[in-house]
Amino acid sequence: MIRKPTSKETARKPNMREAILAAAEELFATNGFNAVSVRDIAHAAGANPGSVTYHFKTKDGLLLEIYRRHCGPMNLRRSELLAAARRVRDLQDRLEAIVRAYVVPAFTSGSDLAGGGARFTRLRAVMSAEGNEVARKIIAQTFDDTSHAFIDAIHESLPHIPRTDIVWRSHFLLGALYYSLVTPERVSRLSRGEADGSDAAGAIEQLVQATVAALQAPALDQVAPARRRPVASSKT
Amino acid sequence: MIRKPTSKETARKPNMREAILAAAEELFATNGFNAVSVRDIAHAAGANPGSVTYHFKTKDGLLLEIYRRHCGPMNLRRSELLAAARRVRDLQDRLEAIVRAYVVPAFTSGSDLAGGGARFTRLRAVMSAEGNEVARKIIAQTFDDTSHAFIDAIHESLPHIPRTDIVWRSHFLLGALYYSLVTPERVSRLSRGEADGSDAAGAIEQLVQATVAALQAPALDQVAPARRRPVASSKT
DNA sequence: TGATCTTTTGTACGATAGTACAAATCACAT
DNA sequence: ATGTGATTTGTACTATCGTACAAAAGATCA
Repeated sequence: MIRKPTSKETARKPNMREAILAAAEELFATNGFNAVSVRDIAHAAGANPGSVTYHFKTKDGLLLEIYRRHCGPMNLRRSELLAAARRVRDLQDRLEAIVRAYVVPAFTSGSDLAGGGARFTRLRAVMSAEGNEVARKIIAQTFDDTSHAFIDAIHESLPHIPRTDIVWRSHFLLGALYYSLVTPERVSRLSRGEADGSDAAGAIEQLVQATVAALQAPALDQVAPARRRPVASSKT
Repeated sequence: MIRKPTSKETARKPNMREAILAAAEELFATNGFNAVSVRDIAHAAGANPGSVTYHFKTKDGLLLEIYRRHCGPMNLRRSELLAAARRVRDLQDRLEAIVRAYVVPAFTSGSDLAGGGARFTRLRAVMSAEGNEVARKIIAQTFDDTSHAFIDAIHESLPHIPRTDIVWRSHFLLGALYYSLVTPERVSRLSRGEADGSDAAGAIEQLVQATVAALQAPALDQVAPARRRPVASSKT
């Protein structure tokens, strides 16, 4: 009883389009936007360079479509998990649940294949580092709402911490998350094989625990405002 | 009594060479390696494209020279600060001093101009995200020793925390540090102007406090090993 | 001043980039 | 089977890339 798609529908044979998207995602996430040519993508997808133009018009259009494909599902999942986390009674547990609601979809937002979420998050990290214009616009539009929702939720769990501090610490969380996906092998190397940087579950746990502790740190201006040294010169 | 440089010395007129290095550093750090052309760099430095080839042979050579210029001074400064930090008696203060010894030179390693340290660290962040080969080699060679030294020092201050956890948390520190330099405007935006992401001193304090708290978090396997969930499917 | 070395300029070359477009091919409704 | 619209292919165009290299310009010292 599977409905046959009619010819009026855009994708009669979605395989190639999907293959191009997947290949582009992987290559962009690994090498950056400018280092990857349309020909590279086509070759990796087993397609003709012209097909990329046909499906996505331009290279920017291809990147745009990758974002469109992932942003919705990922933020939806984050919203669901955040709503559930807000209902946790115990404050400590709630904070952890909130952080987890932020982190887990970044690793596993399963809009498609296994590892798709991590791949897309890594892509976002790389685009962010490269200052990609297309990505910058989408991110500010799509993710700031989510970020504010999480910051608000965290603030509710930690009312004694100034919002500014929470913004900074959430920012650090995102940076740590990005970096874990960009260079997981560094963790394996520095731990001399004791830890596997590519293990998503392990990374998530480490990240959640570290972030919860960071968020719970005393407010900055209550710690030692006098300690702030002027940025030191190179002399000791 | 200033010694006149003889013609045997390589740099009779270092201005242009320095200008090219500075321009390349700025452009690479902002836009990534592949997005910036040699002509862009030459134009920004007010030089001729041929001059870049003359001084640095290749584009990779230019990047290499940027690293050579900064790595030494920065790691030297880190070593000095780390040695001083190790002498701090109070364990809590020592831990903070160690983290500060890692973070401060990344923002201010003053091998040259103001902000040079932050610019170079941002460059490293971007090269790391792009998976740049030249950078990868240098980083593994030059920075792993430093990283291990810091991990060891932290471990001495926190002997009850497994080394694996410390590696992860130090990794998060570097990721947060990188990200703070890559997109400082995000902090300003999310805090609605209450915080200035470009303020190095503020970023350092926030980063140090958050990291110290994260490092002091209970060891992972002592927390709730049973809590580890399998990476969830997309279904709620 | 003129010889010599360093640095800068200008130009050019081959490779590859993104994209356009016509022709060929495919899938399906009739 | 055949026509029709969707897709894929092949090719070509222009722009720009990194780099090479000869000539011009600048600096230094006998």
